[in-house]
Amino acid sequence: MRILIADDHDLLRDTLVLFLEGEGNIETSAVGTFGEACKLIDSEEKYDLILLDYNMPGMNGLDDLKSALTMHGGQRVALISGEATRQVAEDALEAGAAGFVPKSLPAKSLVNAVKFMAMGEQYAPIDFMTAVEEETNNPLADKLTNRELQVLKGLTEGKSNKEIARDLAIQEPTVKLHMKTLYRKVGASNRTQAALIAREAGLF
Amino acid sequence: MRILIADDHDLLRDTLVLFLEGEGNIETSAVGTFGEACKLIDSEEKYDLILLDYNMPGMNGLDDLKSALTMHGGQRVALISGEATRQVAEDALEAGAAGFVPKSLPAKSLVNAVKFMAMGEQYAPIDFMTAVEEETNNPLADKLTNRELQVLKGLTEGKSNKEIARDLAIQEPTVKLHMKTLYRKVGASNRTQAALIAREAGLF
DNA sequence: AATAAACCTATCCAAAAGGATGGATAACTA
DNA sequence: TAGTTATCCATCCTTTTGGATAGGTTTATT
Repeated sequence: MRILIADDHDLLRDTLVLFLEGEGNIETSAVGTFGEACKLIDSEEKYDLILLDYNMPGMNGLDDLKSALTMHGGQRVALISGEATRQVAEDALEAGAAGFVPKSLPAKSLVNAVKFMAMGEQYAPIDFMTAVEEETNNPLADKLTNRELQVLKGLTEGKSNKEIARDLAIQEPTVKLHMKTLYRKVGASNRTQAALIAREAGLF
Repeated sequence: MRILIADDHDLLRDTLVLFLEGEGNIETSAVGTFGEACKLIDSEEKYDLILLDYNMPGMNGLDDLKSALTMHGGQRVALISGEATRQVAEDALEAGAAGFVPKSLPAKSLVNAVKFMAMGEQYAPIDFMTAVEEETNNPLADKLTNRELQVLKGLTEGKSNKEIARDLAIQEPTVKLHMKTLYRKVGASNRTQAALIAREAGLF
């Protein structure tokens, strides 16, 4: 089983090589830049797995991943990264990557994952992938006052101004005033748009 | 490495046992009901992995999975299933399962996944987990006529009746008529509710 | 040929929404 | 203290919605 590791982080590279070689039956090559990786891919026979660091000299995001995937007759390529977001991971898998491995994994798991991928399977850490997108403290919510948020909430529940006024124990004209100002703030020109924008932004 | 397989499907059980034993260094036990599995778990020492069929005699959904997880000092348990939905898979992983394996996997991948999990890792098939919830051919969409759908689409874009009429090259009163009937059909009492319901249903 | 349905249009009305102004209070800040 | 901001209320007006009622055409089905 032949594995190519491309990562500029010496420590990670060395420990991976050490662990994998120790398993027996695994042959590893390691380089520190994307360019070197390309050279090896082109000159050597097909690897069982190529591990690319997402943040390394000469590595240019997902484009280079995609080019590596088609290199020299098609390769199995996985991303490894310390900081990449879930979106990057999803895009990589979507693009046909063999997997995505965060560097935060315990060494043992990392090695297991690499072996798993080298056997032809696709890997991604469950918890990483199913993690709910962090509550981005919507920029929208910040622009609105408390009262406007309450009014907007009523709106996203399909209520009329009259109902909202009753629920908040204020007069209807006041609700209309809040509506007008919050339309401006969120960039809507009517209540339906405002409701959709609020939902879109993940509010309520 | 000791693995317990609980599945009422003889074919699957036998092939899994055959493949895994063939790997060497793996000891497998196989039973056909949840009850038998429990007996073995209680009487034998801890398994490296227990594979439970989600649909088997005596197996009662996720509850039994959870009880198996705590049995005899805590066990590593994975679900295997032919029909389970993604929701079930997510719930299982959430509950602490070692993984989820659909029976649709190729035999080789299935064996790889089982070994991977037995090594202490968590597994779930990427494509299964990230698959967009199937376009449920919304019951909503079926109830509406073409024109009503077009009107509803305009609505979910925040347009006014006048704009929708212009876009569809019909008169405004006609749009209002469609609105009224589609409100009834989707169970809305005003346009904002209708728009939110449509979005909620995944239309457009 | 008769029926049903999906479509379209028109008119009328009441309610709701959208917007503009003017004014008021409390709380916080420069 | 003066200014700002968030909150509230009222009045007036126009436009938009929601709804009812009464037609019409076309197309597919029975």
